[in-house]
Amino acid sequence: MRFTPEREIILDEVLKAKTHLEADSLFLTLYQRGIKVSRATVYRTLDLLIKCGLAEKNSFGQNHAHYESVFGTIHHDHLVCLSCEKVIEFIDEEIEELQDKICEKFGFKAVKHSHQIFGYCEKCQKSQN
Amino acid sequence: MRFTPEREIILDEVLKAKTHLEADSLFLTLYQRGIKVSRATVYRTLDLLIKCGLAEKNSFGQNHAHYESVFGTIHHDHLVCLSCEKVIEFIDEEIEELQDKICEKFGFKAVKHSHQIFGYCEKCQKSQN
DNA sequence: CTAATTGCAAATCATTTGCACCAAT
DNA sequence: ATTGGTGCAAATGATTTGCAATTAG
Repeated sequence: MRFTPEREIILDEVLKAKTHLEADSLFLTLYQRGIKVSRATVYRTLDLLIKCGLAEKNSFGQNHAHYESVFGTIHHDHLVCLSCEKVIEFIDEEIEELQDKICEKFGFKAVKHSHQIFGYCEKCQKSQN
Repeated sequence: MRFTPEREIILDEVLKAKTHLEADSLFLTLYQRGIKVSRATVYRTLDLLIKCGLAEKNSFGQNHAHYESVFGTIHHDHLVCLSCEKVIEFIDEEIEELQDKICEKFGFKAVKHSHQIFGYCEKCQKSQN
């Protein structure tokens, strides 16, 4: 496994991203900064980061995926605003435990989960009045 | 809103489907039965059913969507087997309540949610030994 | 009648892949 | 040197769309 400049750039971006990032937007950002990394490499490297356990992929029901660094974060789930697309993270230990119980009940061995609540954030609710 | 034969056929299929269905597979099934409905109409009609609140769309992180009739079912979430792709439904009132609490906490107005646990079903765990 | 609906084929959009060229070990 | 990595452009796969032909109300 080689540590190429392209991989370093993409890893950096993922690590420093405060919010979820999309593969294509990442490519575009780099492109606009004059950094030459191809779309293919962006996709390939993001996949790699996931395989290495450094990032996670979410789909949020949209047609494109979101990537997020796993580094320095605890597992969390998401509230997704249908109006401004803002993503709020939440953690709930009780829900995690209930999930374990459910899996037990079905003899299911959980690997990961994906839990999103879609709706309207405080700000968008107000501005809709 | 017209009630065309195409719409009747697709609605029927969705209502009688015991499991989740995929748009393309539905098209293929109909095609093999000699029923002439175009792919476009399948997609258009499924969208319509969702807009009418008769069906729901799930994405499960795969590259294609799953559709499911809402009729005669209670809200439920899913366990998705990564090996055989089987989908097990589950309902947990406690989790639903905890979700409401979380939304309250963030001033978030929930519209719907999507909650999946990915892993290995009992059968696949055994066959992997 | 006539506006809504369909089928077709072409268009999109996100993502993946084949392959010749290039670079890290 | 060798093998893995990159860029490009073409391929893919799911879904959407433009438009002319069709049909339900």
